[in-house]
Amino acid sequence: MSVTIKDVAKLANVSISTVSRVINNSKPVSREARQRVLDAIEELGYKPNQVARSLVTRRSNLIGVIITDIGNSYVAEMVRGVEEVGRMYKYDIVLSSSYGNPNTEKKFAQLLMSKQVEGIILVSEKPNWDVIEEIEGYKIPFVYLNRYYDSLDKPTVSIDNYEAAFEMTKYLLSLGHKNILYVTNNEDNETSLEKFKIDGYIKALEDTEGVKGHVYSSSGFGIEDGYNMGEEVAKLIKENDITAVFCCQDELAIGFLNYCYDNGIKVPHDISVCGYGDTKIASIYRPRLTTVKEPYYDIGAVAIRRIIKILKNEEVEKEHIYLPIRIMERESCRKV
Amino acid sequence: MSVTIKDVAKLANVSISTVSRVINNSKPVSREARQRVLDAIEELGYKPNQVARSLVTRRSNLIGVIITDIGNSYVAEMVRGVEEVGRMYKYDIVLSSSYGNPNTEKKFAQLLMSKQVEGIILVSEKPNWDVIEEIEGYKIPFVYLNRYYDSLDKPTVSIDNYEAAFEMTKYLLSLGHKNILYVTNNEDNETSLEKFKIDGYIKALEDTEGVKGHVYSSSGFGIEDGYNMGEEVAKLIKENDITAVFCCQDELAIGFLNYCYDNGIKVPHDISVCGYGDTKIASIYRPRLTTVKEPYYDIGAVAIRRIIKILKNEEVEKEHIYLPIRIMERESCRKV
DNA sequence: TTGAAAGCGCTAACAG
DNA sequence: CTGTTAGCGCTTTCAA
Repeated sequence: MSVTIKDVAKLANVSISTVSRVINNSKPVSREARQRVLDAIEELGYKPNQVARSLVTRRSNLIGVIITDIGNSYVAEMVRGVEEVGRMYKYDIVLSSSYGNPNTEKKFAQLLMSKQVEGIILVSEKPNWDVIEEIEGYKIPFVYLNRYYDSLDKPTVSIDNYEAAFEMTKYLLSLGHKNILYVTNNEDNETSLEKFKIDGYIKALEDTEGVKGHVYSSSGFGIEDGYNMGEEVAKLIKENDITAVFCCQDELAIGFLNYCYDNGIKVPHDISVCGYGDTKIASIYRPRLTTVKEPYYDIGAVAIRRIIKILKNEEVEKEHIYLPIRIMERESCRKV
Repeated sequence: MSVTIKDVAKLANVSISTVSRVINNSKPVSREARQRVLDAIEELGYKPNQVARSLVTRRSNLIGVIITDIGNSYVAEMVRGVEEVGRMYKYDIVLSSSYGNPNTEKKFAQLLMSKQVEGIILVSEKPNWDVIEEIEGYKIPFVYLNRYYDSLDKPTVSIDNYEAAFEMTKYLLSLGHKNILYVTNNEDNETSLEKFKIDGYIKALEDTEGVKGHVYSSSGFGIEDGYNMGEEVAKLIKENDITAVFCCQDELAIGFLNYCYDNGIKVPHDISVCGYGDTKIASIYRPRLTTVKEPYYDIGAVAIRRIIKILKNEEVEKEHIYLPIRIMERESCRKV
């Protein structure tokens, strides 16, 4: 069996309370007693049992993170941010992948709760108020992250999507494009962030003379969807003299780039393409994808920072934290 | 405060033992008592405190996973496998990213131990016997995963690298290539898996008449390294009539593909390129990368399965488990 | 400055 | 079939 506080106490010839005091630095202990305890700890290789400690302090030093799928690079990036700053404050991360299933999300929330996690971060891809309500009922700090849908009044951290789409459109305009196609996703859900992005896109167009906008709805946000829409989009491009395609997510853009490659359409020579997100592949693929950087790492980092602040009773900023974006100018878009 | 077993007992008018029995199904309980308990649990929304439970059962249902960086897609894929099968057996995963630092690895191992994890999976990119020894000292089930270096006699799961390189070379040969360049990494470390891969490559060449082998050492395994070696490799290709480049990792291949793109070298028209790993990007990039599939998901899955088997005292197979590979024939290699 | 003792929430003998 | 009780390893009053 492993060595406990009792063993240390015995060896150091003090009571277990004294041992506890030195390992927690919670109360004054005489120099010599402390030294004896320290020596005993060293000698026995004693490591406090965090489980026992958690039981009495009611602090598990665990933060639960429910994600859709660590295989998505943006999710991996968020988790990186979460883990790295969690670590700085001595919090460990318990990962649960829901693969988008709302029931699974809920089950995990309960599971995490029974593990006494001190806070929960939910990275979701569909709005699922049922789960959110469940978690809010726990009365522990909670941050909701969703790249596609509005978090409404829930604590979250994101970018200003209106501004992002606005800026990207402006950039395209600055390149000389006059006919820009925006590719959105035709989800009928009212809370889709596409609403804001389309507004930003339109606003940018309105600000400029002699340009025209076109909106196309793909049937999803993934690489597959981007590929599958290729034929129709290519047709649209021809019919309307479109010179730039602004995809609402990098994945869509990459899929479309693949379609172009497979069909002999040269990017950016024949058509400029840009994305949204700056997922890892955007800067690896050739041509490198021009896109707007949504700082996923920072989003994760700020999310957990907020949770920790609440746990430490520090002042927290407003519920919705906006992070700055950046236009990543690369080779998939050219001047016309 | 949250509801405890006592509250349930009181409401159901039974002792806490009875409640414990019904939630654990550990001993017979009369139908009516069970029902009363169930009702009480339902009414109070009782969830057993896993921390308390862990303290007495000494089972945390936690498995610690130390990784280098979840941002590497092959790592993410392994973690997926680990998490998904862990979940099937009701184990949660505690993630720790070392970013390759051996001291961090060791610190995390200790941390995980104090959290009473029941097993540890270490995904490493350098051989670090110090950490391995530390973990082995814990006497809990342990699996060591390393994509680049030999695990020697440590419990691990991998592919047969000799065979994989052999098969890929055979495939290239079958395409008609007679001058194949193998790109390895010049680590001087004796335990590099490159040793086996180069052997497999050479063996395949030896089996065939009139073909020639060339080996080039890059300065790393990453995309950057693949890019940076581009110029030298391009020169080698010219000088030796090389028609195919076999890179020891996908990342290297992708980097080289990028170099080719940026320098007007057409793949596979001018040169065939293949990789090793089948990381996510291999099938997304254009041209899609011909490569050997190292089943990362399965590796993770089998690794944790082994740990769980040990935990359940089930029979476990030998220490080193080999998983089958597959040649992924795609467009980056052509017939000559 | 120190030790004794209570108790965190739960499981597992043990006795009935 | 059920209740009582003794811990699991630790923190934290409370007295001394």
